[in-house]
Parts: sequence; structure tokens; C-alpha cells
Amino acid sequence: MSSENGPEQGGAQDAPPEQLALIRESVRKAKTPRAKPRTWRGAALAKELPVARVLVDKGVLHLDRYFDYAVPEELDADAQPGVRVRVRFGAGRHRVRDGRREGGGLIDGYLVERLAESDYAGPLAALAQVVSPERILDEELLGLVRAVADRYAGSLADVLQLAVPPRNARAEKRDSPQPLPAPPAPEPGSWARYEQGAAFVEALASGGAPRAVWNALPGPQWTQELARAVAATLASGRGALVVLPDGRAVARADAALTALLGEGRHAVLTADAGPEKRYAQWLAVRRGAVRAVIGTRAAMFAPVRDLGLVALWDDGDDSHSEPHAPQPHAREVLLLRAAQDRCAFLLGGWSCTVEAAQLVETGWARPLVAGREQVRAAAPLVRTVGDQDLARDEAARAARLPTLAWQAVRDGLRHGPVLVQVPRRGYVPRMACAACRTPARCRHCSGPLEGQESGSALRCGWCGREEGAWHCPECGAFRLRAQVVGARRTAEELGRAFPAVPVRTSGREHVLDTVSDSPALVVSTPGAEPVAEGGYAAALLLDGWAMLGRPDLRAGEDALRRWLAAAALVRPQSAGGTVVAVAEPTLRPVQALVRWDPAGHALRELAERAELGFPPVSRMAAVAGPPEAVTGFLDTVELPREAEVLGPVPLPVTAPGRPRRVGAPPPGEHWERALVRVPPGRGAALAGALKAAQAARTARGSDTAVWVRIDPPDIG
DNA sequence: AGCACGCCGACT
DNA sequence: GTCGGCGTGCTC
Repeated sequence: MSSENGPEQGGAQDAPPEQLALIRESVRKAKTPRAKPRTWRGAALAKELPVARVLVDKGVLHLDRYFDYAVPEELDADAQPGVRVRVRFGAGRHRVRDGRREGGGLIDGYLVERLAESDYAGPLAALAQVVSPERILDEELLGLVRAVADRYAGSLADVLQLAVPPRNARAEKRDSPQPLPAPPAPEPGSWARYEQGAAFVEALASGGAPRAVWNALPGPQWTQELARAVAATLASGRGALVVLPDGRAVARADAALTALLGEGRHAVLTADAGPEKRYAQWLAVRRGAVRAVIGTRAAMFAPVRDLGLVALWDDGDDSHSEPHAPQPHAREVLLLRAAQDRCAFLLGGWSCTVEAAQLVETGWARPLVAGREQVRAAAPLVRTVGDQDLARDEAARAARLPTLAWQAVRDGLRHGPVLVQVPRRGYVPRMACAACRTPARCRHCSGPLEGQESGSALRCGWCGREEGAWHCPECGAFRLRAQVVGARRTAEELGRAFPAVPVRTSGREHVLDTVSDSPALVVSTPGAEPVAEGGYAAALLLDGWAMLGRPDLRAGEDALRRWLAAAALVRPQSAGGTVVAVAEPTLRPVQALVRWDPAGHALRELAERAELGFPPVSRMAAVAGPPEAVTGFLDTVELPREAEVLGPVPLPVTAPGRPRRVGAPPPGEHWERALVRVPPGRGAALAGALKAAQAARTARGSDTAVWVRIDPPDIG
């Protein structure tokens, strides 16, 4: 091991392993350095499989490939596939001085594979360090990460950061619990209410892989049904994964699972656990000590062993969209897992997205639905108040609440809590003409005029200018009405109307989990509705027409989803449960609410999208950035033949001070956006083309960046 | 992203 | 000659 290249000076014992690899000094002198494979001299390398294929953890597209490193003898035992490693990774050719290699910093990576030889012609650097012998990245997880990166035109390293939590040495030292033997198969329980419910649970228990879109009946039983699906999968000797939209839903599913299976059979993966606990839970899953996982979106990558079931609750909730690049959606990730692992798939919710409807329509999944009589038995009575009713209703114009709504609240309060769903927090955010309902807009920039704290003037939500003398440009009227009235104001008004009843509010900054069965007014924004122990006696869905007014593809679907989520917390009609929706009864989502038919609504939306060439029937990608950058990108990208480029068009001005989604493009002056659309089946080709063009672009470095987003959420 | 290489013009 | 500008390309 001695040689004039002298890695030994100072004693081989003390030298870091990386220095033990010999790097031929003659490389620079030789005119054809790559002509022949290198031989190793002077370094003690692993006797078997001395090459380590490493995935370098750097989120740059053109680095989205593996690099080969030499495995020093000392690291041979620990350097197993799946471990975290550190390697020297740097630019250009390295200086070789005193036989040691310099330049290039130490960066993290994952050892993907051990090989007998490398197909890289140059000399290999040595692994610097095996961070820990814990093998965390197996072939299956790597395959999933790659599939997600491909689907979303993102880099492996970016997706890897979403999939693997940061290491925590203390958690790694802890022993995971002993795995428990499979539990007995559960009874179908309330799954019996669904036409294919019992069969679905039996299929899971017997090792099958059924795929279903589940339209859950209103009421609290969905958590038990999820728990039974998990238990049945465990009974078959396989693992299960359930992803839910928020911490509260996870807590409910957790309670149901614990009630059915006891402690220790499932792990809860949520963001709010500390890093040590989070990693310990993740490791317990990775090690196979825990076979079932429930959690919020980050759990979609959980390395469950022998995956038998992936389940997702309420896929229309936008918190299922990962805000970090490449912004994968939990539904799509779980679809990829179901395909890769050939496991069962359960997409459940009170509502139904067009994507879910498409899974049924294409025959990939079967509907898991209850018959009409079951729906009638579980759902509350839904009544609507539309414009014509309002026009006839003197009381409604004076106060903001129609008579029917007052009655429902008053009657409901005699029997229990009443839920009032208001679409947004704040204080009269948007104003419209009281006569014709034309939105009130700023005369300088056309931004929305917003009401201030009671009494003071109107102000533009975009440019901030005050408006002192508004009149309607359409009909000339001078009176305004609040288009959306926030929770605080509604709470004040209702509180005054029912002075004997406590008013509780639940919203973004303060979310109530549950309320008791005693009469109370519960004012909540969508998604923050507390669960009433015995169900709400009534619910009031306010300002529905404002919810539907958004110029967004999903406006109808979203409104219906939010209404159903509130209505599902109300007692069944047979127990007096009533829902009053202040919304135009001729509108499609309102009709779907009244008939409690989310699947039918989603199917009609899907047909319309197919006709218009909209997602999810076609696949779309957005390319955003400065105009020259966008056109430059579109000139270089080699799109699939069927691709259609729409735009580019200027991006709408974003209002100052408005919260911006993480991962959205940073503020840019005069940005443009183009949409690229491909027909069904060409999504992978589109993503591949965009990724290649993006890689070439960032490698060049001279060009300004463009933002590429597959499945852009806000196309209108 | 860094960082080195190399191909041009200006300089001791 | 050779110093150093930055444009180009590689990183095992």
C-alpha cells in the first residue's frame, strides 16, 4: 500500500478514507485520459464491488444522474445500498497535491448500488464518509421518487428531499418497537352501508388489490371505515398508508385506528412532531416495525413495507398539493405508488373531484357508493335561498339573512348547535353593487374595492387608493353591499340576534376541534368547522354565490366540496338536521348539494373538461417568467408533436400584501405565462421534454430562469 | 451552483 | 511572451 503518491504520510490510520484513493497524477498530462479504464494503485479498496453508485443530493436538473465513487476498504462494510454518504463533489479537474485530492466540497448523497466496475472512464474519487449504516433508500422508494420526478418534470434530489426526512442521530440510535403479528380481519362494520363495501374490505383482507373511489356518506363514520380498511390490509399481512388533508383529520383517523387496533400498530406522520420524533417514526416504518401509517401530505412517501393499500381522504383539499418543488399532489403520488406496488387504492371523501371521476370513468377504479336510501337516511335536508327568494324577502334586504335562514337557525338552536359557514375571514372584504351586483372595482387599476373596519372609506385591494365616491359603472346605483361577509361580522350580527346563545368562531388563526351538543352558534370558515358531538342541528351556508363567482376551473367543485363538508356534520334529516344554502338553486353545484350527488356533479364537470380540452383529461404545464425567457424556452423545448402552446400572456397583477403560496414564482414585473397542453397519454412525453429543456437552460447559466409547473392549479 | 480551462486582446 | 478578461462545460 506504499507508494510515492504517499497517502500514508502522517499515518494511514489518521488519513480520511477519501485520501486513500489514488488519483493518477498523469491524468492531466496524458492527452487521451479517458481512453482506457483506470486501475487502482495505492489505495486499499473494497475487495468486492469496489464501485459505489451515488445519487448526489443537489437539486439541480442537469445533475440528475448518478456518479460513481470508489469504496475504500474501511467503508466496505457500511457502504451498503441505501445508506447516506458524503462525497467530494466539485468543479473541473481537481488539483492533486501530495497525493491527496482537493477542491470540491463535501456534499450529501445516497448510495444507490454497489458495482464491480464503473462505466465512467476517468479516475474515481473515493467515498468520503458513510454517514450512518442505516439503509434508508431502497429500490422501491427510489423508484417512487424517480416516478414522481418524471411525472412532474422535477429533479430526483428535489423529490428525495420531500420523501426522506432529515436524519436525526438520536432517533437512529433508538430501537424501534418489535413488529406485532397481523391482527384478525375486521368485520365490515358500517362499510355494509355501501353497495360494494363489504366486498371491498374482504378483498383487502384476502390480499387483493381493489381500487375504489369512495363517496362517503355524511356523518362521522368515515374514520372508522378508513380504520377498517387499514385493519383488513394488515390482516392480509401487508402494510397500509392513509393520507389526510390536515392535522385534525389525522387526529380523528388516529383515534379510530387506536380504538379498532390498539396502540402500536400504526405510526402518525405529521409535520408538527419534532425532528427527532418524526425521524424515529419514519425509521420505525422503514424498519418494518410499524406496518400502517396515517399522516398529512408528507406521509405520501412513507416507506411502508409490503404496501397493500394507499388511501387518500378528500383529495380536493388543496393542502394535498405539496408547496415545494416540483409540487406533487398526494393523489398523483399515491396513484404512482398503487401502480408501482400493485396495491389497493382508496380515494375517499364526501365530495368528488373531476380527477376521481376520471379514475372511475376510465375504469381504473370502481365506484364505492351507497344506494339512494342510505344517502337519504344519512343526509340532512338541504334547502336553498336564491335571488328570487331574496327579492321577495323584505327582511332579507334589511338584515343580511333571508327569512328561511333565520327560521332554520332559530329552530336548530332549540335542539343543538348550529353551524354557520362563512367563506372568508376578515371584515367585508369584497364589495358589489347592491342593485346589479357588479363587483366594485378601483377606477385606477380595476382592483377589487374592499370595505374597511366599520364605517370608513373603501380602499382598493391592489393599489391601496381610497375610493370616496363610488357609483356603479353598469347601472349607476350608489349603494354597495358586502359580497362576502367575514366571520367576525357575521358572528356579531348573529350574536345580537340571539343574545341568549353563545357564539363561537373557528377560523384560520383559531380552529376549534369539537363543540358540545348544547345550543350554540358556531361561525366557521370552510375547512375549520368543528365537529359537533351529536351532529349539528342545522347549518347555514352563506354567500354561496360569492364562492361560485371565482373565475376558476374548480370554483363549482370547490364550493360543492365545502358545502358538503359542512353539511356532513349535520344530523340526518330524520333527526331534524337542516341545511340552508344561500345560493342560486339553478346552479349545478347547488343542485348537486340538494340532491347530495357529488359523483354526478364531477362526471358532468369531467365531460365538460373533456370537450374543452381541459385537465385532467388533457395534461397541462405552465411556463412562467420574463417574456424573453418564456419565448426563449419555448423556442428550445422539443415538445411532443401533439403539444399545443397557449399564450404566452401577461400574468395577472398579483395584489400586494396578499399571501403567496410557497413555491409560487417569486414576484416578477411583467411576467408572462404560457400553457402547454397535450392529449391524454402524452403527459410523460411533455414532462420529459420540459425537463430536458429546463436542464439545458440551467446548465447554460446565462439564461434567466423560467418556472415550469405541471398541473398548474390556477388556470382559469 | 462553483470552478477550471482556454481562447482572445493589452501589457511589462 | 504572459496576464487576465469572461464564455463554456464539467462535476464520478
